[in-house]
Amino acid sequence: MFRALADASRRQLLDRLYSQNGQTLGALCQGLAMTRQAVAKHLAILEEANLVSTRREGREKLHFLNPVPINDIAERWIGKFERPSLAALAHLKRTLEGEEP
Amino acid sequence: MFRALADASRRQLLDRLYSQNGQTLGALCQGLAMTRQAVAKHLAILEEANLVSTRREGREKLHFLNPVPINDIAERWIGKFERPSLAALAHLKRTLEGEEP
DNA sequence: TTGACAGGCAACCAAAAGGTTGCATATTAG
DNA sequence: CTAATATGCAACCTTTTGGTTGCCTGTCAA
Repeated sequence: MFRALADASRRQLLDRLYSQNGQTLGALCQGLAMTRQAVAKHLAILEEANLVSTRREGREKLHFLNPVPINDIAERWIGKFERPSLAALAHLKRTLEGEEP
Repeated sequence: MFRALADASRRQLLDRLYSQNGQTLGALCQGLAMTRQAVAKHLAILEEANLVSTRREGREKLHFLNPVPINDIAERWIGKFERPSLAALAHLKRTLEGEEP
């Protein structure tokens, strides 16, 4: 999932889906400097990471953003590192400046 | 920064620094199935992503976890996608099941 | 039914990522 | 001073990744 978020093109696709959910592959390709196939690959990766869900509608495939995994990340990572953030920051500052000079 | 978090070895290093901050390169290598140089590369990437700060102490280099960028991610991404999460989930469910069957 | 339109599949390619080996450099303990 | 320790630097290798081209399949409209 971090891997899926690691690429700028994929984050851009998520942004697009955020601004308008349920777009087709073709629609998501508009204005991108990439072939349709490249976009399809990215969407496949996002789908595999469970960040995007799809639904077939006739000959089109609609793509929907799935915010749940990002929420999970929030729980597991942000909570972990964010909580001691302020205290850690102060400590880090002192440490970098040299605690025992 | 997403790229830095994308690799499991690097997340493991962050975990190690979380459990004990200010470790040396050598200490961080202990028990890892990787050469020292590989670990050093990972740490360099983490440092470049501003996730880890370092301080030279004689011939050792101490590594400190920096929670600030993760906090930023929380602000920019989680906030964005988490907020509509519950509503979106309900909507997504309906959508996937077919809104107009 | 015959195109045009939306998407899927597969082979191929260049570049980046993860990792290794080998050697150099700086510090500190004896 | 010398040897062991802790890290840095660089070349090299292999796999993964992001992307392309080319062709095939399914679906809708005229």
